[in-house]
Amino acid sequence: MIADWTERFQGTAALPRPVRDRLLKVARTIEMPKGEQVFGPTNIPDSLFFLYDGRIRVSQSSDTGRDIVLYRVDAGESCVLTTACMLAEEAYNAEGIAETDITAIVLPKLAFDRLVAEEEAFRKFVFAAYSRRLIDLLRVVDDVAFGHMDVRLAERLLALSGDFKEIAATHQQLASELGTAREVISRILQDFQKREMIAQSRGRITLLDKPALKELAASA
Amino acid sequence: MIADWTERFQGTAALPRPVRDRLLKVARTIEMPKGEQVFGPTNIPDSLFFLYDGRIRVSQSSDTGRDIVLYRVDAGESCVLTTACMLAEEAYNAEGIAETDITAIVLPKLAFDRLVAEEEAFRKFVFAAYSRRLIDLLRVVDDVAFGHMDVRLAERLLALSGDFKEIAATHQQLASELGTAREVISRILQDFQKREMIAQSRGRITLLDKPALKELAASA
DNA sequence: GCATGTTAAGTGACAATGTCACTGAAGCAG
DNA sequence: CTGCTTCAGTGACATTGTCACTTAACATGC
Repeated sequence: MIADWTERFQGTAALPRPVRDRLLKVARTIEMPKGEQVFGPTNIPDSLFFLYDGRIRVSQSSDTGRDIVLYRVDAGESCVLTTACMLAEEAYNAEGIAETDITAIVLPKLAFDRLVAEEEAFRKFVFAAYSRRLIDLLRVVDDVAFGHMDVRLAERLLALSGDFKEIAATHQQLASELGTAREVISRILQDFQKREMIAQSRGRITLLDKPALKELAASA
Repeated sequence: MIADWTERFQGTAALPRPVRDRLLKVARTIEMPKGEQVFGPTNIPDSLFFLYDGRIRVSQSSDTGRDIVLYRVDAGESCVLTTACMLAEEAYNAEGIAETDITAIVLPKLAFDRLVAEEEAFRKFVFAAYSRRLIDLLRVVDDVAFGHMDVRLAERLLALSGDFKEIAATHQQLASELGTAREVISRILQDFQKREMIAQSRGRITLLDKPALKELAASA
């Protein structure tokens, strides 16, 4: 059923069949329900994660109760932050939450070391994963340090809506995406509503004018 | 003269002698004067950098003219951002500036690949470098998203002063460290001055009361 | 139905930070 | 000494963050 899982790992660098076969021999899979903490400051895994199915939200929390989403790990991607923390042995306060039910491949550290040593394709995959996250974080820094909240919110609304017009999210959840306070989101959404770009009801937002939102988001 | 350069690369994972010897065979060194751009959006190197001597400041710029320092590369460290960008082929707008005259080891990509494949110690070194930068960036995100400017400034003043009491820096330079505007720095420094924690003159700041600054910085 | 509790959202006041358009001050070069 | 140039100070205002609330929407049990 999961015999072809490595075929999913092609996002940044595809893994050829022989490498996949080797992976299958040493890996085992785990499943976690939606909402579960995959890793966190008090829950540092000693193995490496490769996400087969589902999505993980990686976020950072402040001690004043605010959150910010750093990036999301999608099916076919690796979660290098755990790797990083294993290696660096430094404190960090990011956590990964299963945003859906997830299935992950767990690779013990020793097996990981061997694969990295012996399989060029695997090595490339891992380096690409690291690189991608570094660049994701650069983007977050840029947004937080220099971006305007209305623009960032418009971007996020569009991203969350996908091809649909409706989003099921509370103001608090949106605030936690962007690392700001609920009141700030409320204010901006009211402004969007006044300008007839969205409609709101409890826990739900309808994007009435995506082009206008896109124009706003483009003025980053 | 530089035959022992690899001995410097021990910050996160030491390189044993045989690995160092191999490195020396394939690497060449370059020097750059203080102020030079080591890499940037329009200046993506096709080799890997290991800093032998000096210091590089890696910062990100906004299109509105503000800057923020992401981290510094010290002697003995690798600059993985260039690696990341080579691999990810994504746009980014970070740049590295030589903060002092620098001497760097340049490793062609092919030689890098071979070393990573064949030398476990080198691999560990590279992974540790990646991990360290990821964690550095987590810290930056945390600071920018949740930190207070007076606390961040106090931290930076202490870090920049080292064991001395004097700092040679303009308000603009400090603003560019922290990703804020000069006026904000001026305001906060005036406050510090009023509280007799510092004294100021054109382009120079004297830390009069380091304990008080440390206490402020600790309330992060 | 209705009462009640819980969570989501709105509000106003204020503090902190960012932006703008300036003014004044310090050092430098002639 | 006289102008440049860079650095720092200032006040007004916009945006964002924080606090202490109020009001509204839904859920549950009766």
